[in-house]
Amino acid sequence: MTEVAESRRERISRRQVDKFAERRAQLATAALQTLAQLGYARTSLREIAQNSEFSHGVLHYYFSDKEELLTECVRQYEAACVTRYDEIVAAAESATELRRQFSTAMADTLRADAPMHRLWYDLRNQSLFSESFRADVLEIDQRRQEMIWRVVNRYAELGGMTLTASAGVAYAVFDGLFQRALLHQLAGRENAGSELAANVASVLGTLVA
Amino acid sequence: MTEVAESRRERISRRQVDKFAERRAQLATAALQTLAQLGYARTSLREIAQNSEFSHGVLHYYFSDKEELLTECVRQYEAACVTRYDEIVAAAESATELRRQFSTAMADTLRADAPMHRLWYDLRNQSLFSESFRADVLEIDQRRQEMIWRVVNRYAELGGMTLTASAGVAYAVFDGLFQRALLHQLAGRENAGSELAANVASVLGTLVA
DNA sequence: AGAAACTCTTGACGATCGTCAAGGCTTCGT
DNA sequence: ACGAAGCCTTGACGATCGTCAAGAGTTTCT
Repeated sequence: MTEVAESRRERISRRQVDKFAERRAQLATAALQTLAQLGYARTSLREIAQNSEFSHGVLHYYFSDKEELLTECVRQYEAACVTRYDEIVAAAESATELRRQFSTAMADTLRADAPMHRLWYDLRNQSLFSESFRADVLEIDQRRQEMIWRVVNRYAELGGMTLTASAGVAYAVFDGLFQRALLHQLAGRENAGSELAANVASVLGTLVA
Repeated sequence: MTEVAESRRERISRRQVDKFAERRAQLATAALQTLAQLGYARTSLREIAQNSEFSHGVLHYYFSDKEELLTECVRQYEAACVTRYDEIVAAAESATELRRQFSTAMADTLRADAPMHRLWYDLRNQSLFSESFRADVLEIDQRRQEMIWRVVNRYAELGGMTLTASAGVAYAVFDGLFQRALLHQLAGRENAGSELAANVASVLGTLVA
């Protein structure tokens, strides 16, 4: 076999790998929608397949088992959630503007992406019982923390203030506020979003001096 | 039937009711242990019965279905968790003492009761997907919030300071800190407890002025 | 003591789960 | 054009789930 033939075969192989990865991502997307709707405990492979355009058998063609599919879901979720506030950080020109933008963005996310966020909390909680996702969960949590830290840092910078809390504390605090608001939102309280915005703006002020 | 006979029958009936409730509580305790060990998604009725001294069929004698058993578990959990810091509040004689006691008590709870706490977060998360526990979960969350509020209030009182946050914000903030520490603790980080104590003490200071 | 009520076990049921093998159908390389 | 490889469906398997009925064992009442 010549080098030309080999490189062509590699190209083909790579194309197949890409198609393979593409379909994996497509199925993981369908799985994420099902998970966000039903939760980890009630999501079956057949239900996932029914929310896609394929039959349930195909899942075992692209994933060795259910755990591998769910791991792929977790990793796919990561990519879409850890840069949510970066544009706000880049665009804000004053501390008060950043505070307003950040708090309203969190409230908007609460209203728009509640199902996906309850899934995240569900998967993170699963990692408290099983080691399978734990590494991925910890990495996502770390990147979410860094995302929050960029906001808080920029806020202090714009206002000429110094930080009074660590990155871990800042993340945990906002995460707690969001999670509480999510429970109230899904319980039907219509002011959960606006309350969250007010609380986030208030707490952000206590993290700097 | 005479009044005497009736009152006796009532006494008997009440005794039976008590025995019935007693066994229900006993089975709910066994269920709580299993849930804390396996998590909501992986806990079956047969597994619960195996962690008790009875067979799996008895569960349907004391509970109409699985949901009623789990609801009983949630309510039983409540009674044991919403007065955890009240003695500390009653005993503390200065703000700094209360702060130290409260933060170390949270760290101790983290180390001693991690499995039960991950179960609480699991059940609370289930209520984001299903309405079945939601009312009970909201009530427990409310009572936990009041418990935290008593601590924060007493802290401000002892230090002659004014509060800068609402009860909801205070609860959400400490809950976020605890949840993050729980993840790190179960992931094997040995300093999760001491970090939590330091963070709680630090954040408590930012809630007053 | 015997009847009645309560308590618990056993074993089975239909449903649903994850998994996998067999086989069409499509796409591709030569 | 034809064989090969990749892709997907179908249908079945063993296991496990919640549920329930039948009945044995125990306690209680008269």
